[in-house]
Amino acid sequence: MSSKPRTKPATERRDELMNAAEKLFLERGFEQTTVEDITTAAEVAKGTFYLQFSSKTEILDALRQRFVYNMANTVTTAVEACKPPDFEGRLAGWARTCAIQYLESGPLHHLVFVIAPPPNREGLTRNILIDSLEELLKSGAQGGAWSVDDPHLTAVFLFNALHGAVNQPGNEDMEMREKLLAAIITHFFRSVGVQG
Amino acid sequence: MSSKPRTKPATERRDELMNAAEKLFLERGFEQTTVEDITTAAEVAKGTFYLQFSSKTEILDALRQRFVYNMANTVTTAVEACKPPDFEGRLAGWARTCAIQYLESGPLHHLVFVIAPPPNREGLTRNILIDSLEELLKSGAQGGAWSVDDPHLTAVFLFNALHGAVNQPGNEDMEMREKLLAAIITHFFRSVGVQG
Amino acid sequence: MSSKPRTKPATERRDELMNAAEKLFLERGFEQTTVEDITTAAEVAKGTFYLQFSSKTEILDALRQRFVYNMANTVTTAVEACKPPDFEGRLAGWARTCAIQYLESGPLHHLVFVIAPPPNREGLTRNILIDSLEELLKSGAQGGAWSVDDPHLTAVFLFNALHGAVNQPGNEDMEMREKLLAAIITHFFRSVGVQG
Amino acid sequence: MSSKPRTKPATERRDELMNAAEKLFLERGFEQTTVEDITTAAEVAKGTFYLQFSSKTEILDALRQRFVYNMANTVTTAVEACKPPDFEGRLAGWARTCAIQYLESGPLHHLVFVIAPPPNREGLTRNILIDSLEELLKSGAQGGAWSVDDPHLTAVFLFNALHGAVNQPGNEDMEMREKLLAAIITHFFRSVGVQG
DNA sequence: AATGAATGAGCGTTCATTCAT
DNA sequence: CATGAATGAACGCTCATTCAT
Repeated sequence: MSSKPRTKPATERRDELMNAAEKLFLERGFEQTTVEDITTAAEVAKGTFYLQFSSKTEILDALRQRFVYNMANTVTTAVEACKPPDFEGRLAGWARTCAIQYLESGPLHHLVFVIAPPPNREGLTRNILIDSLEELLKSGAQGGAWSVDDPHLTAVFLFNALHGAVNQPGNEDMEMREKLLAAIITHFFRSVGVQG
Repeated sequence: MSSKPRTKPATERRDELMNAAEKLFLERGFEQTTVEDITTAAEVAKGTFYLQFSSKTEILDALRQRFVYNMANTVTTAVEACKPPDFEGRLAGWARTCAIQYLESGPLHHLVFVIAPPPNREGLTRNILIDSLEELLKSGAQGGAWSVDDPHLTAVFLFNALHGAVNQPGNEDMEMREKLLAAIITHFFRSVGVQG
Repeated sequence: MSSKPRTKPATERRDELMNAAEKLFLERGFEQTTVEDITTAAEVAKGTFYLQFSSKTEILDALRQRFVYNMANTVTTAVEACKPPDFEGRLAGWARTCAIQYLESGPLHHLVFVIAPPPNREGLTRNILIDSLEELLKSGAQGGAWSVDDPHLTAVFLFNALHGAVNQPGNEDMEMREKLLAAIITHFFRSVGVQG
Repeated sequence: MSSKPRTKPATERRDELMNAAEKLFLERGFEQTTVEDITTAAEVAKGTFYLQFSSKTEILDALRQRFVYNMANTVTTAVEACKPPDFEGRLAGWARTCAIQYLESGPLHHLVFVIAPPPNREGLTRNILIDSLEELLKSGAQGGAWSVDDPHLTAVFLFNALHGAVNQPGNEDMEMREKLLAAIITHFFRSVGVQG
C-alpha cells in the first residue's frame, strides 16, 4: 500500500516531529497547535508522537534545547575566530553572529524563551549569551581595549538592545538587515566608548 | 435579600472584570485563566462577563488598550516637563519615565504585547513610543543637541535596550533599580554621542 | 426548539444521571461504559455530567452510597418489626428482607462492592450487614433463643451463604424465589440450632 | 549475540505469558494491565503475545480454564480418598479441600469468575463444583447418611457460604484459617442434619 | 441587568492490535 | 519465530459560549 518504509530510525522521526512542531508553534502558537496538527504535518499517526515525546510540553523542551545548543555553538565559534588582543573584533563578532542567528532563527527564540519559557530559569540562552558577553566586556576592559563601569548591566543592556532590535518586524529585507547589523555594531562600540 | 445593589453601571463592572482579568492573566497566563476564574474573582456570574465583553479575547484587547493609553499619556507628560532647547532633559525624561512605567506596570506589558500580542501591529505601544522617541531624536539633532545617523534605527535600538533591560529579573530591589535607571540614561546619552 | 425546560433542579439531574449510569454499569460494566454513554442515556450533554460529578469514579461512589443507605434502612426497619423476645422473628426478618433486597437490587450490589469495590473498606454494606447480623445472633443467644459458638464466624458464613445463593442465576422466577427464601430461612435456623 | 535461545517451545512461552498475566491481573486488575505490561514481565516483545493469544481477552479465558482444571482435579481426588459409605468423610473432604484451594488460589478465582466472568455461563467452576456437591449430597441421602429436602438448593447455599466465607479478608493467619475450616465443616454437617 | 445550568466541540493521552523486517 | 515501530479509534475531561429564567 505504502511505498515508504513503515519504520524510520528514532532520531529521524524525532527530527521530523520537531521540525513540524517548530513550524506550527511559530505559525500559530504553542497552545493553538494540537498534537494532531503536529503528527499530520509530520505525516505520522497520533500515537507515533508519544513514541518520541511523553507529552506536548516535552517537544517544546526539546525544541528549546536544540535552539540553545545551536546558538551557543555558533556564537562561541565566531568569537574565537578573533584572538586577543583583537577585542574589538571579538565584540563585533559576538554582536554580528548573535544578531544573524536571531534573524535566521526568526521568532523561534521568542517562542521558546519569551512566550513559552522554561519552568526554571536555568540554561536560558539569554543567560548563557549575556554571561559570554559580560566575560568579553571584562576581558576587553582588562586588556585595555575599552572601559565599562558595570559590565553586567552593560551586557544586559546591549543584549536586550540587540534582541529587541532584531525582533523588530521588517528585517526580511536584506538591505535593511545589513543596515541593522551595522547600526548594532556601532552602538555596541559606542556603548563601550570606542569609535569603531 | 442582598445588601449590595445587583446592578452596577456598566463601566464599573467592566473595570472590575478587567482588573480581575489583569491580575489573573499576569499570575497564571491568558490561556490558563478561564472566564469563570475571572468572574469568580470579580464576584459576578459567568454570564455577566458576556454582557461586557463578547469573548475572552476581547477583554485582553481592552487591557492592552488601557495599558497603551496610560503609558503614552505618562511619557508625553514627562517629556513636556522640559521645554526645548533642553533636549537632554527631554531625552532623559523619556528614558526615565518610560523605564519607570515599565517597572511599575510590571509584566503587564510583557503579557499584552509580547506573550499575547495583538493580531495586527496597529496601535502597539511599542510603535507609539518608538515613534515618539524617534521624533525626539530628530528634533534634538535639528536643535544641535546631538547627532544621529539613522534616528529610526537608533530609536528602535534604544527602546528595545530599555525594554529588555527593564524586563530583566531582579529589579524589585530599589537600589538596583536606581542603578539601572542611571545606566539606561547613560547609555542613551552615549548612543547619541553626548557625555551626559 | 425544545419543549422541555433547559434547567432542572440539581438533585433531579443527579438522579437521572445516576439512574442512567446504574443501568449501564450493570449492563456492560463500569469500564465498558463511557461518560458519553451515560449522558446520552440521560439525555443531556457531556458537560452536564461534570456539573454533577467531578469524575466517572465519583458517580460510582454515589451509586454505592445510595445502595448502602437504602439497604441498611430497609433491613433495620424489617428487623425492628419484631420485638424481643421474638428473636426467631427478627432473624427470619433479617434473612428474608436482606435476601429480597438483594434480589430486587439485582447485581447492583455485586457491581458496587464486588466488581468495583471502594478503595477503602470502610462502610461496606457487607460489613454493616454482617455486624447487624452478628449483633442479632448475640442478643438471641443472650436471650436464650439459640446458642452460637462464634457469632462473628456464623454471621460471616450465613451472610455469604445468603449473598451467594441469591446471586445465583435463575432467581427471576417467582416460585423459585419463594423456595429459595424458605430454604435460606431454614438454613439460618438450622445453623443456630433451631428447628424453625 | 544473546546467550539464550530466542525461540522457545510454544507451551513454555504460553505459560510464561500466562503466569505474568495472572500476577499482574491480580495485582492491578484486568483493565489496568496492558498487553505491554504482560510482555515486559514475561520478557518478550509485544508482538510475541499475539503469537500465543489472539487478544487480551483470550489470555484471561486461558487463565480461567487453567484454574478450573486444577480446582476440579484437586477436589475430586480429595473426595475419592474416602470411599462410600463414609459419606461424612467425603463431605468433609469436599468442604475442606474446596476451601483450602480457594484460600491458596487466593483472589484468582475472584478475578476469573467474579470480576471478569466468562461471557457465557458454560464451564464455570462454580457450576462444576456445585454439581459435584449436589451429587455428593444426593448419594449421601440415598446411602442414608443424611437427609436433604432440596439437594440443589442446599448445594448452592453451602457452596456460596463457603466461597464467601473464604473470601472474607483476614484469612492469612493460620490459626484463623483452621478455625474457619472447622466452622465451615460444622456448618456443612449441621445443614444436612448431622452432628459431625 | 444578572444569573448559572446547559451545551458540545475539542484536546491530550492511552493502548489493543497489526505487520514489515 | 520474534520483534517493536506504527497505527488510530476511543476516552475522560475542559471550557468558551449561549440563553431561559
